[in-house]
Amino acid sequence: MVKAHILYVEDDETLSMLTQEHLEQQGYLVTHKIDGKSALETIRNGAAYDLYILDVMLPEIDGFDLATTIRRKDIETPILFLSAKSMKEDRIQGLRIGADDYITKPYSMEELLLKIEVFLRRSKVRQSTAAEVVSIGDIEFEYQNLILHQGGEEVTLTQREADLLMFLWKNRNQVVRRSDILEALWGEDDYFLGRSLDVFISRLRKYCKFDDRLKIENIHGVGFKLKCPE
Amino acid sequence: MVKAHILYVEDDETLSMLTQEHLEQQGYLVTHKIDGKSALETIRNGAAYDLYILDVMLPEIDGFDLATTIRRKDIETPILFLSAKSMKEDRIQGLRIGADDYITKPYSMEELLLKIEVFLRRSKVRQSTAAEVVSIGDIEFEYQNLILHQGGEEVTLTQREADLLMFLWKNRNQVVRRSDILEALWGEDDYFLGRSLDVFISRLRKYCKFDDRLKIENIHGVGFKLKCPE
DNA sequence: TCGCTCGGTTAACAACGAATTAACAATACT
DNA sequence: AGTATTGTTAATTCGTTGTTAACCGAGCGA
Repeated sequence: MVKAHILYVEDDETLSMLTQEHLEQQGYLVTHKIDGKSALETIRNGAAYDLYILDVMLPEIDGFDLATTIRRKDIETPILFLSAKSMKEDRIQGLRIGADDYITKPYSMEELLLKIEVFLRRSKVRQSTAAEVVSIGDIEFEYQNLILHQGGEEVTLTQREADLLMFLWKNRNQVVRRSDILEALWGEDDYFLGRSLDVFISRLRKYCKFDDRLKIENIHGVGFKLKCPE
Repeated sequence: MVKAHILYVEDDETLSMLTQEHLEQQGYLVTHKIDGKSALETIRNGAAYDLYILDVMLPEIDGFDLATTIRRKDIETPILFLSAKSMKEDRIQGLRIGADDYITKPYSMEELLLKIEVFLRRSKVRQSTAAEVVSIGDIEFEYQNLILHQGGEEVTLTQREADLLMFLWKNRNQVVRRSDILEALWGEDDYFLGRSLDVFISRLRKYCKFDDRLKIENIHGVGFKLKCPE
């Protein structure tokens, strides 16, 4: 079970690779982006994270701009800033909203892990409540538990299947481009991952057969559309 | 996914040919013009670009004049200037609006490609938002979702059909030249693509039958005009 | 360590569909 | 009338997609 999905934005390649490895060892799912633009892109395309770790010093769009932009859409998810020692505290303070916090570089892994722990525990308390259940036609979909209720029957999905279904559902009755799906769920877009996506679509279609109002349509050369009532 | 369309204005033939090739290899759709006059012409004729790359030193109308003229109609699209090393920064600074930037010659391809990436990604982020719906007579056109609502009926367009319809709509009640359509949507203009265009026009006409105030007129030897109310 | 299971990817091949090309009729210009 | 352009439908082509099965590495228990 994945503990949490972290979006980690850091332009220093060596440092980021190291950190990412470390976090993954701890059981976190880490999506690493080297700049603000690619980070924003994954977010825009519907990827959902439990925590953002943003380096403050980034080329083009810096950590603050990034945070500001994120906050326009998502006021919930905590942000952890990584700032240089010399950074004036007040800029960070000015941006901090609720749970946000920062660590000054250089930091130790322990320090980082500790902050993360604290963060996630805190926001977990805030959310927790009932596992969200969405209705897709006559099918009930528990994303967190990877369960699909089809009348009396219960099907267990894999994480990927659930992610893809959720992504389609969030954009239901709209055209979703292949490349956006791949970017959001796989993090990259190449021929083979594209074929993989087709395989998953094929599987989801089988689940959808339970309610024939549900259809995953293909838009040739463009992407897919989950057609469902409501 | 439609590739990004770049208008590249550069009078040095060797350099421009090289650059164009390179950019096309990267999957961009490049329209190259050797002077300001012809560049302005394609723009006036309704071609829509995602990025302008303008050499500063051009005969007749230079890059700055060109940019100024472009900005009168189009304040959105980013402009990338190519300037000689010796160029005073302040002139460029004075012209830069928002996202614009410049590269000094000589530049490496990597440098150029990087800038382009950054630009395009940025403007992509800026747009996104809700699917825009345009009304063409009694027909509602959701470009992003490739949908045409004709009263209760719903038709799904192909990407090309949608692109063409959008192009005509953006220049509605105006004559659009065949060559400009081809340049803008196909990136090149030859006999066969021209026939292909005719086939698409024919299809769009069928869709337009739903509201008989809509007409796609042919201007013999020149192009088409989408006539619609408003 | 071996072999099993599981999820995801890759392979293979059939089926499909959008865009192009072809063909021919209709129309406009000279 | 004669030629070029356009309208329209049909045939062709070739990349995209659907689907099933094989493959492969990670994790796990014997």
